[in-house]
Amino acid sequence: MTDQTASAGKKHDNLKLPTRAENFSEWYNELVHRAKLADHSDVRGSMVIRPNGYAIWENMQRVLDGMFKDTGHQNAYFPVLIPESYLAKEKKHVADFAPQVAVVTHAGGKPLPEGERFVIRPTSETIINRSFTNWVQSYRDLPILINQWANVMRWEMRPRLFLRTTEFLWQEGHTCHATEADATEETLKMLDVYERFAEDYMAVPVLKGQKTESEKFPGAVNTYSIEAMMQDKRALQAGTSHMLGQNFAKMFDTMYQSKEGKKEYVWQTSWGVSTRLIGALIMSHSDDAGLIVPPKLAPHHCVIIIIGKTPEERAKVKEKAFALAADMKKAGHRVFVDDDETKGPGFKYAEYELRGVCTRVELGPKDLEKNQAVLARRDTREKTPVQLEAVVAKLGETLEAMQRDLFQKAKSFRDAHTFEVNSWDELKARADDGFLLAHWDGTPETEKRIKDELGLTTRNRPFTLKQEPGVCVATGKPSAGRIVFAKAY
RNA sequence: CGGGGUGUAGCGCAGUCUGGUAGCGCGUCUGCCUUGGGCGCAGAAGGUCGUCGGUUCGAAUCCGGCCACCCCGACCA
Repeated sequence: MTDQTASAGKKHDNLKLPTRAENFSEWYNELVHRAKLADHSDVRGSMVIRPNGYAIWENMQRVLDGMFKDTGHQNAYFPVLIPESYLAKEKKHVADFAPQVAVVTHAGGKPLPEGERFVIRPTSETIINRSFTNWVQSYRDLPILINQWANVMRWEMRPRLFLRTTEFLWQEGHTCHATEADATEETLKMLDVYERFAEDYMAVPVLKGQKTESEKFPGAVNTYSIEAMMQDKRALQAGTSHMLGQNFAKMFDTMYQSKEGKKEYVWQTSWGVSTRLIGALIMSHSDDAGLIVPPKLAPHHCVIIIIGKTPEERAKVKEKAFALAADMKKAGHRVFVDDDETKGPGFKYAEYELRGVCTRVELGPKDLEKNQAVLARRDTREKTPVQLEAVVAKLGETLEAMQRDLFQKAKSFRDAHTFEVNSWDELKARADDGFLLAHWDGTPETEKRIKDELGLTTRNRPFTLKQEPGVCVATGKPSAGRIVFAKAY
């Protein structure tokens, strides 16, 4: 007879998350579910984003949208269905996206003939260019600086919650310019915006740089990215910005008349970040107790937990708690009081740590006696007694410190796992160790060989990485400078 | 699409080898009790055992087909 009570006696074992060291993906999946961020849906690879997860996205949206407005962009909206024929106009674009688009084959109760079908947008360059063609007449109409908040769909082979889902939410910027220089400037400007957002808000350090030929966006002249390192030392592309040149303009006849009266194709850019950023956030900061979110993006800054044996005690504490919460709100913090009497404090501590609330104030009769509260900080899990009058100020300080420290910790981690490698053997030995700065002869063949044999891909050529000549670690041929290799999501 | 694995209660699983009344833990609900790190006690609800077929007096269990999902690769924000 098998032991049916194997789990008896270790009752709370199944409440604990798997640890990061044990199995990083399992830890990640469990965390996403248990922190109530997202669920799998019935459609393969699609996910349901729950309020706790969506609140993070809303905060991201708010900040990013402000940054886009500050750089002169306006929001607009374009259709979710794109005529198949649009997608087909840009050769590289359709070739690369065809395997992952969902196609509408029936509408109005009838099958659609081939050639009159629609695809569900995997990205909107084509349909937006159709509009741009109508909007642009003269050089006076330029630049056009548009952003769209939307959902897109890509039938990926291997979905992962937030990182790669069949349907995902994102913003896609699309711009038209009179000159190549203007378009390049825009591409790099928006890359800077992404860098700033990642580092200052997400507390995720990123490498800003240029993608290789083979890693470029289909249809782009140049692609740039920001690359982050997760806690398992794998790389995650957190945002991309593309200089599209005149490729789409030529396919859609997006032209303007110059001052000199000549017809010219516009120069374009596109750039985007998605709900993948939520995955990046989770995998950068969270620990074995659950989610950690930097204060600038956290749905909740503080939860006040009421402790007390008797109803009288609790009533007294509760009054103080709500007063404290009101003061915190006045100071601009997102705070709530948990006065649920059906659950014990221990349960609540564990629960809110799991869900990523930045700080916790424990308030009970013993504290009131001493005119204090206990402030617990999520990332370090330190508990500090604070005089009641000082709690609001201390909360503000703690949140600032947390924002700073999370970034520093992530940056130290990344730097500690970034290595210069100078030979094939070294590249191989360090394949799982993080970011590898290596010389590469610049050919797609060598790039592919490294990918096939070692599982390493080029991430980007960081602008900050000094380019000095050397020899390729794979072929011994000359190299213009080092590039970042890593295992990637 | 290649390689591996799993489908039994909301979740996690045992039972399958050796066929014989559907089980355990968590969660949920009710009542009492409890509150400084995932409380306690008592009771209750909840299942066409992924699906279709075969063998058998009898199938979660044996045989065959199908389907779905997960993990590891190739693709990708």
